[in-house]
Formats: sequence, structure tokens, C-alpha cells
Amino acid sequence: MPVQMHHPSLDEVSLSAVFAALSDDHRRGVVVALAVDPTREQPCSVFPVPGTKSTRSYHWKVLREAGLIIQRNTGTGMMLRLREPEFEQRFPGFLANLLHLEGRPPVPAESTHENGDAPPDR
Amino acid sequence: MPVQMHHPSLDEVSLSAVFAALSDDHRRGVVVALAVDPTREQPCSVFPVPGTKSTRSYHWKVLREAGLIIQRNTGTGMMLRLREPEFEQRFPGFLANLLHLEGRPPVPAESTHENGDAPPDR
DNA sequence: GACTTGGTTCGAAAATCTTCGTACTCAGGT
DNA sequence: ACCTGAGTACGAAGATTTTCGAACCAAGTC
Repeated sequence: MPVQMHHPSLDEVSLSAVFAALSDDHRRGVVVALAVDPTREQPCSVFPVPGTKSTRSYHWKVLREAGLIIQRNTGTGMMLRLREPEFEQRFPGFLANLLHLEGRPPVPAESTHENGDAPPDR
Repeated sequence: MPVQMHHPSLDEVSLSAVFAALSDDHRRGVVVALAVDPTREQPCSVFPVPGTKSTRSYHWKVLREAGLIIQRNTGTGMMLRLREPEFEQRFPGFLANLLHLEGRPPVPAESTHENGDAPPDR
């Protein structure tokens, strides 16, 4: 009955669990989408993971138990966000490399508003 | 009956296959051991992958089909070596990051000491 | 030649991962 | 209070991965 679900401590997650979680295209897509803007929390309904509610819920669980995401229950919906900076501290460079491999440039900085073209400046 | 086995082209291997191959501790151990000294070829008998011959052979196949290793038959034994620099070109930075995560510093450079002092094999 | 050594491949069995339906919970609206 | 929408947990069925044994192959050795 936990209204708040369990997130494992980062040092009890193994690299094997991380690789296994990311070996699925849909799950990896979620992580990449989140990692593009690591501080931004998004409703899980926006992610194109196919299947029924329980199937989708299963995938969030796999990602959660791999230490990759944090799930927050808002009562009216579930929010997902990347588990940063904990994950970076435990597995340094991993997410940056993943983003690079997927050809997705990380968001330049902490502009949390949709600023079409933000001149990176400096 | 191919005495020489098939290695897929690097651009038909998916990131999913790579992650899946590395989600196993033993397989990842092989890749890390090879990546420490990427040009060095080693007999597959040196790797501590448990199981029968066919089980071990299965794991080489998974790594081979993920584009991670090259298998060369010497008639009297099987040699494994990292699939460099092809893999690096296809998935830049991946192996370096893996080595870093496993706390294994890569061999500095051209010191491919094909002998040096004997590794503790016995 | 016969025999051993070190390996692959092909099933089939075992184990694990994935999907789904059902039951349940929580918060909001009526 | 009842209902609805969004989600988790638990089985069980289905799909995939992993392991093993048996058959086979190639190169050395006797």
C-alpha cells in the first residue's frame, strides 16, 4: 500500500541492472528523453511506451530499480524524472555518453522554460 | 561448418544488443579485460566464465554478435580480441566509459608489452 | 591410421523477462 | 456519498535467454 514507492539506494544498484534496463528500446528512449533536460520532471503519460497500464508500470519499475529515474505520485498522475545527480556520482559519465551515442545534445544549461533558441552565450 | 565464424558488420549491431550483451557480469568481465589492452589478443581459455564448453561458446557468440569481440580460430584454440577501432567508431566513448566505471585504467598507449613480465598464469 | 584436445552447433530443459487481466488504491469531481 | 481517471501489485500465460548434453569438426600427437 505504499503511496510512495521504494527507490533503492544508488550503491545497491549494479551496473548489470543498468545495462539490462537500457537494453530495451522503449526504456532507453524514456531515459534519453529525460536526460536531455535532467532537472525537468515529466508526466509518464507523455512517453510512447506501448502496452497496457500494467505493462507501462512494469517498465517504470525496471527503470526505478536500476536507479535511473525517480517516480513521484501527484495523486492525479505519475511524474518521472531522471535520478540526478546521484546517478552521475555513482556512474560518472554514463548518461552523457548515452546521450552522445543517441545523437541527442544535452540541454545547454538550466533554462527550464521553452526558449526556442537560447544563445549559449559566454 | 564455417571454420571461420561470422562477424556482423558494425552498423547492423544495435545499441540494445550491446547493452544486453554487457548486462551479464561474466561477459562484461571479458570485455573489460580485453579493453584494458585493446590490441592484445588472448586465448578464450583465460577468461573465468563458468559453465560447460557450450555455455562458454554461447557467451562468445553473444559478444561477437554485439560487435564487441573478434574470434579467431587458431586450430589449436580460440583467440579473442576487442573489436577495435571499429567499435569505437560506431559507439564513440563507450568502451572508455565502461573501463572508467569498472575502475580499470586503460593501458596508457603504445606499451603493448607482448611479454614484459609474465602475467600470473599457471 | 587412431586418439586426444579445444572448440562449434543443434536441440531440449530450465530460468528469467515481458505482457496482460484483474483487483486494488488514491485523489478529484459531481 | 458515489463515480471516474490514473496508476500499482499480483498472478498466470507467453516469449526470450541461459544452460547443458550430444554430435560433430579441425589440428596435433602417438
